[in-house]
Amino acid sequence: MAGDELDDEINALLRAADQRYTKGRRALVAALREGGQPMTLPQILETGDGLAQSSAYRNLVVLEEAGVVTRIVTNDEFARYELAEALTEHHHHLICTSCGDVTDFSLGNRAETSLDRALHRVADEAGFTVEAHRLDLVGTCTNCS
Amino acid sequence: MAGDELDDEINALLRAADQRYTKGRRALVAALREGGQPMTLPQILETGDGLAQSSAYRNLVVLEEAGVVTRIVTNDEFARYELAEALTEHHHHLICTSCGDVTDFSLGNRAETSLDRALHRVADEAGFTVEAHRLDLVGTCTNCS
DNA sequence: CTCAGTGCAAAGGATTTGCATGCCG
DNA sequence: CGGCATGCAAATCCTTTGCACTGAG
Repeated sequence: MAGDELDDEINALLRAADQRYTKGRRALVAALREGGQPMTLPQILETGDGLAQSSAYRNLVVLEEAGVVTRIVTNDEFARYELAEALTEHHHHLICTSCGDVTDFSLGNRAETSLDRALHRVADEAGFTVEAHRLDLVGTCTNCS
Repeated sequence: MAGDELDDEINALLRAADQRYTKGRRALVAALREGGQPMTLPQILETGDGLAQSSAYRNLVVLEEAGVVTRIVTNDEFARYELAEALTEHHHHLICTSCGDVTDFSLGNRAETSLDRALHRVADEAGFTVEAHRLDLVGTCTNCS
């Protein structure tokens, strides 16, 4: 998605949640966008976005509620944030147990589709209403092995 | 797995980690076993296992390091614990965004196998060493919908 | 006896919140 | 002007840790 389209889309999401697209929020989005992978709060602050820690946390909550960012919790000490799938593409995560790093990957279309079918079948049986599925690979990344 | 076999297996895992299978640890395992689903620490303590909170946490760390239990973190306030897959069966989680409850489910054998193949293909490409995969469905459970 | 396991109380640390101020609309 | 966003500092709360004690082998 191009930068402008992205901003428009985010603007729309925020408006729908009765929130503004402020400078601080733009800075957060920019950081996440440039990071290219799920980032912890310290990592975000390091980008020199100029926000106070508490403001960053507060804005991330707003952005998350508006559906702009997704919060990812692993066993690592910090939670990680990334742009929501609505703004990027459906993908999954490689979680390194050694360094804690999280990177994205996607399954082929075929595999993804058949997985989806299988999941919905199971969910229906359980009477569970599916909002999303989450698939992670846990292991050791290239740098750490 | 029958109770006795389970205990033997756990004993072996703990010995391998230079740990004993104490009364407190047995109580934790019993609670998790009877719970039948991933439990938070308060839920575990409520079973009246008689352990102090700190001892429960400490023992859960030991049990996790020995490969007896798995710690699951969701967006919920508490982490959850369940018996490790080595002692149960490979399975996945239904995570309710409303009440925070986590329950187990398994994919059919066919779907699981083909997923595994697809995942290893991707991991190989990325030079990632896979230890485990984690697949969760996020949504609303029967009670909450 | 020895030493791991325990309970209690206190510390840690990521995240949240209260409050006064500043800025956008 | 009015009200939301911000920064700072203090509070929260799950989880971990220090310490003295107890019990199993």
